[in-house]
Amino acid sequence: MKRSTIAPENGSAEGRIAVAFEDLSQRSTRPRKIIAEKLKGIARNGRSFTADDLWREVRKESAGIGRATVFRSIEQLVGMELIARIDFPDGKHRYFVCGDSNHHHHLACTRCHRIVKFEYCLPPEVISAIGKQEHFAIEAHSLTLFGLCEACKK
Amino acid sequence: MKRSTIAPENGSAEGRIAVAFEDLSQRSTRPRKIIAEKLKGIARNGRSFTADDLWREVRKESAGIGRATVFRSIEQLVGMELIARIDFPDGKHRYFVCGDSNHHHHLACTRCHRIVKFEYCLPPEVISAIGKQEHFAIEAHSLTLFGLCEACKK
DNA sequence: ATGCATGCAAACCATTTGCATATCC
DNA sequence: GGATATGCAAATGGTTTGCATGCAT
Repeated sequence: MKRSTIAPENGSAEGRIAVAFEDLSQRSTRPRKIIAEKLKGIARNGRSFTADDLWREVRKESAGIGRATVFRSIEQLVGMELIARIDFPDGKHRYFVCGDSNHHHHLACTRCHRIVKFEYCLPPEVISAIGKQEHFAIEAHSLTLFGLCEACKK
Repeated sequence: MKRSTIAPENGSAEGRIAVAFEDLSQRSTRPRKIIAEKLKGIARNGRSFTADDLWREVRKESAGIGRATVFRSIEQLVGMELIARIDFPDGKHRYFVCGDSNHHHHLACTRCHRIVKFEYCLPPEVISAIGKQEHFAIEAHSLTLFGLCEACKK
């Protein structure tokens, strides 16, 4: 397990992406570098994206990169919680680059798919109380608010 | 828009399914009756199901019923909030018959897919505060807890 | 040299759609 | 009879897989 020698830019999305890619694998390949680069760009402007969006972006840089590679990278980064998968009420889903690793949830615009984070979470006592009541060992939870962003409210 | 003349069994899932089907359409067809019947059974034992599960169940009763019909019914019932769609962390999703129409959320076992409801919800002030802070008009939210149910904890 | 990562294309799976037909009211 | 719902099969969209090859270490 390698560790970055370059100091991560104190929790910024860009720093975390770089570190994530270094940590997730022993090989720094061209496709991964391009994917990381594109994700940094996406993170910078805060948009959410589909796997296909990212594939198209990456293809602009290097036409030969396969869809599978993009899917495999997304899967790994979601596993590392660097990217969040947001399930929309219409059954579709999109991805979002989370800038930092603090626990948080998301607010999503159902029209333009803009996503923003928020720090609020259920009180831990509440979560454990619900688990206890139903005899579940709770290990994760998801909380997402949906609505219209400022621009989409018109 | 028709209304049931039979009193719904005070909010029970079975009563609601009957009423729902009457309300959602002007025609009481054989496929719909069978689907409603199967959903009542599913509701009774509280299991969650996939569209394909339901299709197979329905087929046992009448082999000629098409997949599309089942999908169309599920879609309508989800729209009426009689059935909830639960998105699991692994990207799969399943459906669950909600017995009553009170606002609620779900607790889902990631192993056996058992789903139970719970009444807790975020305080409305919290929701509106988050919306205000990000200038979103919030119109919906989803909250699901995941874990292992009593049986699956072993 | 070794083996992980990649590209490609085919396979897959769940869902949707178009349309002719069957059916309810 | 007339509109609506259905069944079928084909089309779709998104994602995964198998495998030969490439390339980083």
